[in-house]
Amino acid sequence: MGQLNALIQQGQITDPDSPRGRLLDQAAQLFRQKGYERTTVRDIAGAVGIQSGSIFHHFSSKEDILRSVMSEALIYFTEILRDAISRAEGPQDKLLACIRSELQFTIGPDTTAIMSVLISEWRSLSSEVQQDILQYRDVYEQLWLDALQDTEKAGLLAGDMFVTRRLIAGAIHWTPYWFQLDGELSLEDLATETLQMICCGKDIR
Amino acid sequence: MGQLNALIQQGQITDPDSPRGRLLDQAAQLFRQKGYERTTVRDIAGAVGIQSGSIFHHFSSKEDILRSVMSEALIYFTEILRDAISRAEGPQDKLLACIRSELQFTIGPDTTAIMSVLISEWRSLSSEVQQDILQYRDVYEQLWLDALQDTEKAGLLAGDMFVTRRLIAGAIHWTPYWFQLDGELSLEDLATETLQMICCGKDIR
Amino acid sequence: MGQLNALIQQGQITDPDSPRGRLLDQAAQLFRQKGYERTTVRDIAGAVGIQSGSIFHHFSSKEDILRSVMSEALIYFTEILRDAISRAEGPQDKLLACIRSELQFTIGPDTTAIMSVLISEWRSLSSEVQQDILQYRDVYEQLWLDALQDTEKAGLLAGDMFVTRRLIAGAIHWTPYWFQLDGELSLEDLATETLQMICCGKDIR
Amino acid sequence: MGQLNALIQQGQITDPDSPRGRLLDQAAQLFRQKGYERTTVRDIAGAVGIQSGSIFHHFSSKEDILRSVMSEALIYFTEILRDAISRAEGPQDKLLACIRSELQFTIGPDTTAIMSVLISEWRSLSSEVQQDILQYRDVYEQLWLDALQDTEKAGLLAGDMFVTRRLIAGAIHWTPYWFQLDGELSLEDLATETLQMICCGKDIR
DNA sequence: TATGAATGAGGTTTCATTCAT
DNA sequence: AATGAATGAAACCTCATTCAT
Repeated sequence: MGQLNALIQQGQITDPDSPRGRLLDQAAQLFRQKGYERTTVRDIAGAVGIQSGSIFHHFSSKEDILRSVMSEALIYFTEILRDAISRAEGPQDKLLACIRSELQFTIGPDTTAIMSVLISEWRSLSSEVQQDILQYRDVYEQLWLDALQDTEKAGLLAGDMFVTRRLIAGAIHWTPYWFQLDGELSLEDLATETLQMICCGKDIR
Repeated sequence: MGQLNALIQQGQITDPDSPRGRLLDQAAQLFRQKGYERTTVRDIAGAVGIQSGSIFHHFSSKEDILRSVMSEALIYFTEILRDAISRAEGPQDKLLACIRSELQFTIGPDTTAIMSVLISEWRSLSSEVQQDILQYRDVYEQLWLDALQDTEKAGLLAGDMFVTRRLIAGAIHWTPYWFQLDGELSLEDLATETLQMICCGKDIR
Repeated sequence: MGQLNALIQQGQITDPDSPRGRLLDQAAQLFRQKGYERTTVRDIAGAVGIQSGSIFHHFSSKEDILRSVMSEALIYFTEILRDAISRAEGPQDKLLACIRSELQFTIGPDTTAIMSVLISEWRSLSSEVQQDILQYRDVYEQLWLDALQDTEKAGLLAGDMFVTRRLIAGAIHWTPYWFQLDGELSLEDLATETLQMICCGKDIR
Repeated sequence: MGQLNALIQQGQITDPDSPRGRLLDQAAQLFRQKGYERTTVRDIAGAVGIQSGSIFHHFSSKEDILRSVMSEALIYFTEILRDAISRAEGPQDKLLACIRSELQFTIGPDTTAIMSVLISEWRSLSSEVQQDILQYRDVYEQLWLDALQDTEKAGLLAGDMFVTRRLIAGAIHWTPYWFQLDGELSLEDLATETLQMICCGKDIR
């Protein structure tokens, strides 16, 4: 993707072909599959074919790996989301773009569902690191909030937008526990169904 | 509650005043606060004032504690939910009872939010134990599904009820991450808002 | 057997029908099957249908059980051996009686092969208890030595009788590792073969 | 010895000067002195001057240490025995070489610890590991059986050679419990005495 | 950068033994 | 005599991290 390369060149995201990038990649996969606590640094090292001691040339601690996975994921997701919103037209379509994008981050194949690591392993971070990551999360959430408020202003949505965002977030974050990418329901169907649930079927498109 | 005593006398739930019951209680609290992996058996033993070795007179392993917390919680929640549904009248009120009850299990003060352990620590169970627990979960979920299908038959709800249940479940399970019991929004407000979101404001009450 | 009853009445051996006797019996079986270290007091208690704590009303420690199994076995074996020797006629037959008896103690069904516990678990005893048991062993060994020396005097055997006894002892003590009671070779065959090996086929019978 | 170096270079035996080799050495000593069950991994680690956790870089479990001690001993003993047999001439001398070698393994100064571990701690192995070790034992035993059968064909020995081997094995394995290397009887005397016992004094040399 | 042996604290679990009932 | 909950020391093992090479 174009965004990815731009972010890499800005130094905001690690090049996935570098040793550090490969470590982040494999770590994210393992964290998603087995959970952070049950993933050992040996597992991660083994997955990229190095010795466990060598990891500490790239990261200062195991938590640093998780922190990097999360912050880079958020930076990347934010960029993708911003782009998707900008390419949609009208408030409801922009909101659908938000839903669709977050579903892709969560259960889609492209980003290897790293969003679920962000959700599940939050508690594994020390509170200092949580504060650190929250900065990135705020930027991401603001994009959502803008989209929701624009839709509300257009009269297509009612209620407290903070609460609404959180109800949607919960609904989406829960999908890994039941949604099958190769099942009858497509990701796009699910996005539409989610939008309709919150917009109560109102549609000016 | 009356239901609790009945379940204790039937031997389906451990008496909270017995040594085993106190262990389950404290374990549930700790699992919720720190997570299963980061809770040591020493922590649990210390919380009830015994030595770590003594735990193994009551449970065969640490996982056995988690299994017991989960299965007893599900048995108890199922009974509470069944009672709440039976006391409500009309499909929409029964559905509201479901939402309200699950919110109470999840963020309410009475059950010390044990539902969140059920949600968060699922991956910490071996697959054999997961199968074991799923039996109890199925009973619980059937109550929800009945309530949803009755509401659908009454024309107050549309879409795939399986998907709807999961979207609601996600929304509710996510509440511990943002909802404050002592905030402006009350639990009852939240229950109503959730019901309205899925019922799109239709109301025959 | 008559000897057993006499020994019980003399208080030298525990009545096998008493609780203590049943414990010794089961302990001996378990020590033989699993070894002393891998047998827990719970195992022993469970085998006689009591709780592990109750064992300590009959024995002061786990080692005390092993000590009792060994000393009572030696007392009993000594009596059986003495009787078998006295009933045989001629030095070679008396020696054969020794071999046959020790084989029975070691791999025979009647005494549940407790001799092998005496051999295998010797190291599990503290040196004080070893000294204690050695008194009984000396009596037993003297019977063997007398039989060997009588055979030597009769010109049917040559060499150092101490060494000879030890070679035979080793050969017999090793039998549990290979001899099958229900195999082609009978215990009596094995006794004869052992006798012939040491007596070099000389036979005045 | 030349054989040892060759085996080390072939990777069949661990270099005794490597960390792993030192661990095996000390473990064998401790297993003989205290028994496998009563030897802790801390004991072994302490004996080579490392921390107990460090052991698990070299062995996957305590049982793995015992397994390695046994299999490497068998490989080494087999090579020594094969060499001793090849250097003897005539069936009786080859048999004597077998007896002498096994006595050296058992009570000789160099390897005494290891052989007795092989004998005493067999029961401490899980059955899977026993199967594993039996492969090596079979090779070793075949050398003995060949020597015995050649002696039998030469008319110097009679009886069932399987039984004979086992009677000898028992006699030899028992020697640590009584034989004193610095006593009146030399190892060579004992070997000769053992050979005469089984060959009944027949001698064509 | 990479290695891999070593660390050392801490994890779960076992088990002989005690003791109030 | 028997119970069974509790003890507490010690067992095996794990694992993030360090560091000389």
